[in-house]
Amino acid sequence: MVQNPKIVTLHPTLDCNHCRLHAICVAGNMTEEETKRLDEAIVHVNPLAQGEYLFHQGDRFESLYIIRSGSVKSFMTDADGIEQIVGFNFPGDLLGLDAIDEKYHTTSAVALQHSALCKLSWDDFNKLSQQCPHFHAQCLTSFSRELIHIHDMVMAMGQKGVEQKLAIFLLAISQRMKERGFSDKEFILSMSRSDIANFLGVAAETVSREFTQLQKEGVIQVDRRQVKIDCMDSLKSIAG
Amino acid sequence: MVQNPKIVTLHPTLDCNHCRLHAICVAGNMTEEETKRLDEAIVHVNPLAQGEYLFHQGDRFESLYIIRSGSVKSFMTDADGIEQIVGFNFPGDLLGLDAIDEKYHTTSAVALQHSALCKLSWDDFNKLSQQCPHFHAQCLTSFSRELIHIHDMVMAMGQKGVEQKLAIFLLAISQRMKERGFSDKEFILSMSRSDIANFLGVAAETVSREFTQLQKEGVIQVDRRQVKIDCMDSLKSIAG
DNA sequence: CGATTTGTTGACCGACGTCAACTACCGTGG
DNA sequence: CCACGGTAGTTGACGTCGGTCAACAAATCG
Repeated sequence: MVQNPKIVTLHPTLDCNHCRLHAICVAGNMTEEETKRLDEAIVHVNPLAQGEYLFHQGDRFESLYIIRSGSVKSFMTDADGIEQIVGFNFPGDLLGLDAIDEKYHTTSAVALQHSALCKLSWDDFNKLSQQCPHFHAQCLTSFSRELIHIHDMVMAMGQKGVEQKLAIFLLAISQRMKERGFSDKEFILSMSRSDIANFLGVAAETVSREFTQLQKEGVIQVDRRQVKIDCMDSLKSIAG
Repeated sequence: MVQNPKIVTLHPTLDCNHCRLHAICVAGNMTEEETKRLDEAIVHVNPLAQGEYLFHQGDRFESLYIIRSGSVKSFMTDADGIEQIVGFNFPGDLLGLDAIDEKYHTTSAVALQHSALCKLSWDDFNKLSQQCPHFHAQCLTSFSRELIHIHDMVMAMGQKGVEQKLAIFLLAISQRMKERGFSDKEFILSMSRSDIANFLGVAAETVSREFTQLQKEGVIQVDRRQVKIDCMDSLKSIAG
C-alpha cells in the first residue's frame, strides 16, 4: 500500500531531537531538557499495517498518540452504525484528544497505510505539560489547530457545493503535504474515494464525477489516487 | 430580548466559589487556593447587549472568555463573506480557544441576548494552568468537550436528513439546558430560525417546515422560539 | 399606527443521491 | 505466467430531497 515511498513515507528516527517532524510536532519548540523528558515518556509502538486500528470508539482512554509516518483516518459511528470520518491525520498530528473529557475514545482511528506511531500516556502527558511550559504551549496550539481544521470542514460541509468541497479538500491535503516538506502540487491520496465522500458528506459517485470534472476543466490531473494540481489558482478560486 | 428570565438568565455572582456554574465551568473541581487565584485573574467585563460582539474574526488574541449568563453564537466568515455558525455557547462555556494557534481569532462571537462574561487574559490563563493542576485539567476537558460537540455536528451535517438534523439540534440544546439546571423539556431558543438553518447547513424555510412537521407528528410544540418537547423518546428515535 | 424583521407556507426546479452496469486494477493461487 | 475473483473507481439514467423564489402572516419596534 505504500504507493510511493518518496512522497509518503517519513523515515522514523529514534529521538525527538533528530526527528524530522520537529517543526510540526508537539515536540517542536522545546528546550533540550524538555525534549529529553519527552523522549523518556514517548513509547514507539509497533507500526500499524493498513486497516489496523490505533484505538476503537469506546476504548478506555489511556494514551495520546503522535503519528510518526503514514496516515490515519478518525471516524465516529452512531447508534445506527453510520460512520462519519471527522479527520485525516498525518505525521506530527496528535491523536486521541477527543477522549480527554469522557475518559473513553469517542472516535476510532485506523491506519490508511503502514504507519509508525509514538505513544504518550495520559499520566506522562499531564506531568509533562505541568513541568514543561513549552510542551504545554505546543499542546494547546495543537488542540487549537484541530479546532480550526474542523471549523473549516464545517464551513465546507454547510455552505459549499460539491465542486467547492472537493477543491477545499484537495487544497487542505496539498497544504499539509507542503508543511511536511513534500510537493504541494503532486501527491498520492492515502484514502479511498468513499472515504473522501464520507468525509465531505456526499456520495462516492459524486466525488468521482467531480474529480473528472476538475480534470476536464484542466485544473488537476487524476489517476486513481495520484493527484497532480496543474493550476493552483483555479483550484483556489473554485474553493472560494 | 430576555424572553423568559426564569429559564434563560443566571444571576451573576461575584466570585467563582459562589458562582452557580461551578459544576460546569472551567472553574469547577478546583481547590480553594486555586479558585482564589482564578478569581484574582478573572475580569468581569461589561455585559453585552444582544447583537454586540465579544470579538471579531481577525482580532488579535488577548483573552479567553467564559460565559456567565446569556448565550453567544460563534461563526466564521470565508473570503466570499459567507458565514457558517460553528457553535452556540451557553453559561460555563469557554470561548476563544480557536485563537490559540494563530494568535488571532479565527471566528467571531456575538451575543444572542444580553450576556455577562468573565475575561481571562492569555497570560493569566497560562500562569494558572502551570500553577493549578486542576485548572489545567479542567481546561483540557473543556477543550475536549468542544471537539466532541463539533464532531457530533459534523456527523449530523454529513450523514443525516433535515428532520434528523433538527432533532439532534433540539436534543443538544435540551441537554445543555439540563446540565445548567433548567428544564430539558421546555425552553426558549435564543437563536433565530436562520441561525439554526445556517448552523445545520440547510435553508431557513426548510427549518421552518421541519419544525411544523415535528409538531404535526406530536413530538414537540413550537411557538416561534418557545419549544416544548412532548415526547423525548420519539425525538431521540428520530435523531437516530 | 405603519415599518421592519422574523417566521410560515406553497410551487417549482435543480443538484445530488441511488441504482445499476461496466471497467481497471490487485492479490492469490494454479 | 496467466486465470480468476474481489475491490475500487467511473459513468449513465432516473428520482427525490431540499433549495429558491414569492406571497403572506405575525410579531416587534420606532
